[in-house]
Amino acid sequence: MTDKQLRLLKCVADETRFQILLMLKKGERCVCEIMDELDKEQSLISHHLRALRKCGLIRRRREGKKIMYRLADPSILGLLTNVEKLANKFC
Amino acid sequence: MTDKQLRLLKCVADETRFQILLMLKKGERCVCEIMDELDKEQSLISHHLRALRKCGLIRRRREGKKIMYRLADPSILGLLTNVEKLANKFC
DNA sequence: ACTTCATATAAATATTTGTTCATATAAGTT
DNA sequence: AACTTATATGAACAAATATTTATATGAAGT
Repeated sequence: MTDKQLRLLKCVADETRFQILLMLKKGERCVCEIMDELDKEQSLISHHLRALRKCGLIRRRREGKKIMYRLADPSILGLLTNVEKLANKFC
Repeated sequence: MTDKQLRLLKCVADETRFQILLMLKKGERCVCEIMDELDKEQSLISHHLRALRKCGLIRRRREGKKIMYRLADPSILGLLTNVEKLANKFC
């Protein structure tokens, strides 16, 4: 197992970040939409977005004042699905 | 995402525990074999094994003085594989 | 029964990670 | 240009997690 893989796993293994990924699964969102839906502080969301971006899971683009985030690749959904399946099986 | 799923993810998202899972993928192992191969303290390995067991990923049985650990279910490998694939793709 | 080997556990400590708080930046508005 | 809105960042703080240390347990051998 590489360092990269570990970082990816750790990045996904956080409730807030996992929720963000699930949201982005439905489509592009700006930071304020994410904080509103998850009801968390702006700064906190921002930190988590940075973490997700750092390990390549999401991308962003500016649109006027807002910054829109999206999943870097739909294949991320496979991981999320797999995790859900496994969890239901074991826990 | 449920609490259970999160706990599962967190459990796998640790280098030592991930390595243990990869070892057990090859077959049943006793604690001393695991500590020898990973070159970590007995007590540390023991703690990690407990964590893995707690979230249902591994099982154990006694065999004389030794205690043998194994994966609870081969479908765990699917998760490990998926993680590896994703990591190589993104990071 | 005593000793040794294999493993577990609890408490103490160290390290990592998440959260908040205060401040900065950058685009759009007035 | 000053102000507001949207987001980012760094430092301080809090919480969670991993590691170590010391000790306990339980089976097997003498």
